[in-house]
Amino acid sequence: MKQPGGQEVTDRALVAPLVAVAPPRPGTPRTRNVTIKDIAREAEVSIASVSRVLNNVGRVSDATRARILSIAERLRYVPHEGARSLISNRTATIGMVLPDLHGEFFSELLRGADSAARALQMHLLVSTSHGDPDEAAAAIRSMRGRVDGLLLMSPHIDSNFVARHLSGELPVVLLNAPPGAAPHLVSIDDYVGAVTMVRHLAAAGRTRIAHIAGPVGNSDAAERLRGYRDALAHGADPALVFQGDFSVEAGRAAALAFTAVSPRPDAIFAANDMMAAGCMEALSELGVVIPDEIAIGGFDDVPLAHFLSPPLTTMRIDVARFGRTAIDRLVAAIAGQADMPPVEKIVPTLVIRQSCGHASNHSRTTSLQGAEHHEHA
Amino acid sequence: MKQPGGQEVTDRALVAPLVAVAPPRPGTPRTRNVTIKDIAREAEVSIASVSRVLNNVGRVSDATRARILSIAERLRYVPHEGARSLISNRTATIGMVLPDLHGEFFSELLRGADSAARALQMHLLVSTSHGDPDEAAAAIRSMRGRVDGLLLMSPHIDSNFVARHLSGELPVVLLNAPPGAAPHLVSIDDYVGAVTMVRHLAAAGRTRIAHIAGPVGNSDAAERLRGYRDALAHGADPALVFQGDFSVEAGRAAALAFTAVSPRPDAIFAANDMMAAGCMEALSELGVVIPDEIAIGGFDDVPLAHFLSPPLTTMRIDVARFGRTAIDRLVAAIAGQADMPPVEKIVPTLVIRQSCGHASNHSRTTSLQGAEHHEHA
DNA sequence: CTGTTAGCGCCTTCAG
DNA sequence: CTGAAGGCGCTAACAG
Repeated sequence: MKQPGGQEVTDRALVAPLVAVAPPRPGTPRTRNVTIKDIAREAEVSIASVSRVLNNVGRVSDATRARILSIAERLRYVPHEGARSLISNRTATIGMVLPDLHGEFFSELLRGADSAARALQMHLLVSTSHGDPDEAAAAIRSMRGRVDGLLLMSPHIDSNFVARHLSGELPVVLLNAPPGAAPHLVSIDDYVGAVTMVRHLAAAGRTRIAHIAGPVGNSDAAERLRGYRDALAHGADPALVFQGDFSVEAGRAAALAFTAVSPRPDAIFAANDMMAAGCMEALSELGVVIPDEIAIGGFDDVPLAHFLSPPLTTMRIDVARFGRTAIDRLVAAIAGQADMPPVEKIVPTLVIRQSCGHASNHSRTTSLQGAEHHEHA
Repeated sequence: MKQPGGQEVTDRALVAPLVAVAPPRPGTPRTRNVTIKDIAREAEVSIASVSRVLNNVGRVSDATRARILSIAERLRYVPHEGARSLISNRTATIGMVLPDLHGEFFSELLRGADSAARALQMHLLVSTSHGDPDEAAAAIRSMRGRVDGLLLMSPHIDSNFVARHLSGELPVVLLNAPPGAAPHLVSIDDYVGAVTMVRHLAAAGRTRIAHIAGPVGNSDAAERLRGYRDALAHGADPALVFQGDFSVEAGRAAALAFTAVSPRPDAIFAANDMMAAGCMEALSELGVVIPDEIAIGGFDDVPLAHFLSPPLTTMRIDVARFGRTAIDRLVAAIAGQADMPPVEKIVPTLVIRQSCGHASNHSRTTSLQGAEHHEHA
């Protein structure tokens, strides 16, 4: 399936990257849609009256109003949003640029965003950057003029990036970006989540708590690491921090590394569940009993966590709420609302399962905020 | 965060549901954007020349072309897509209406669609119908005029729905819809997948193969059930089909039901992995040994499948390819290409793990098409 | 090679 | 209460 103009697109993108102009696409134009003109003719009124009725502005007699509405319905009239946005300068669309779409996290994020957008009668234009700043910039550029605001999540976003590519023209909400990167931020409270988990492990009597860190440069990973360090009463032992990358394999590698240090850690806090899963799998193969010898804590509460053996204690993130909150805030920003704190945080919740070997099933000191969540296997 | 005009939206939606008119949203209009007029004035040429340069059509002297490009860049010109679509009758946008966004499946589908769309310089407008035909209709309506074509997946789509809400104006590709519902269909080959799995179980020596079916009315579930029935040499025993709903709980319930029938089944083919997971969990609690006493087969190959104990043998769907194929086909349809078979099928692949207890690790009779996939635990 | 002109569909004064 | 007319930003003839 060859695309018309495909080659040309690429060329122009290389030649004039700052001017985001889509190529002319030959293609067959669709059958003409019904316009207010058609309705006006049918109803024997002027297009002005039709416009007034359809927008519920100005005074129109009930008789003509009813006639116009019924004709619009019969003709299945749909306003041309392009023409409308030409005059109103708004598109009723929100752009979402994500680093990727792989995995449960993004689908939940989209789900929350979609529900909020739908409630506001807004549309969602979705795109991915694959973690590449240039791609993110390209996506942002290609969305300018077709969205009223932008929801942006990208690992490489800082105030410099914002200044270069988002020169204040468009309201933007940044997701999980470093503080100060933009006037509107919504973030997962990774720091509090990590502290909560470490305190939970400590409360279970663990004293040598190790950490499998996420990838360098990832701000979530950095915050979780910071929380881990701060929560440790006696400071962190460098030998107990393994540099991972959020992958199952990294978790396996960490298991090997930690079982080699002496004295062994008696607990491992993995920066995400996938690493926790890999770690547990490898530990089991090594004959290490969980949680008796080593307790495991994860982060994210992916569906998998419940099914590991033993089921994984982890921090749950209400990702859908994350998405909803971001959209609500963005729409408020678009509306010009100014009285908002610069950053909104979504606090994770501790989900206690069996991988941490708590004797009691409740400990009131582990959670900083939010309720704990207990689950029956 | 109160939304301006929010209440009004609801009212109008109730009053005139068939006329999809977005409400006037007061809000602060953004700072006026730079137009080709601005560029024309600055470059001391006519707007026509600017348009020609920006669209790479017609002849323009290299000197003025360079001048115009540089000015456009300096002014950070972005074309107004609304105005453009007003005249060209195209939006460079594809609408995607999905039943939901929950779970790995949809995120992969979006990922594939996004990658194909991005390659074609098209945007993706995403919306959900929550499985409700009315919501799907509303989403379709609200997208008319802002998309060039529609990707539509909804459990309740048949030719009747298509006739009512998609009266041929807009190119549409239906995902996993019943045959004949529309001129363009892309589907998972659930039937072949189910047959493959059942034959695999039979090849492992199982003779009483049960099935946990998906929800009634779901076409994937129906096709998997049909494949199950057709693949059984001696016909299906009604006592060995449990009516599930794709949930973990349904799988648990099925386990209870099947352990009660006599003689017990020696294999269970679940219509999806989540039911297989629930089933295995419940069976383990009942002391049933998998796969020795009962073999389990799933469908979908969710990430979880690998981590169940024992790891689940299942049918893998290349969901991203599904999404890509759908986009490619839709774009071809938009371009007016006609020489296509009405339906394209994505064939699932058998992923052999430990839940089916194959003695040999390879059996060449189980797969109808496509390669088998073996995995080391 | 370049400029002028007429709309695309819609909203919004301004007159009746 | 209603209609006529101008223009939003852009493209596509058609003249020069």
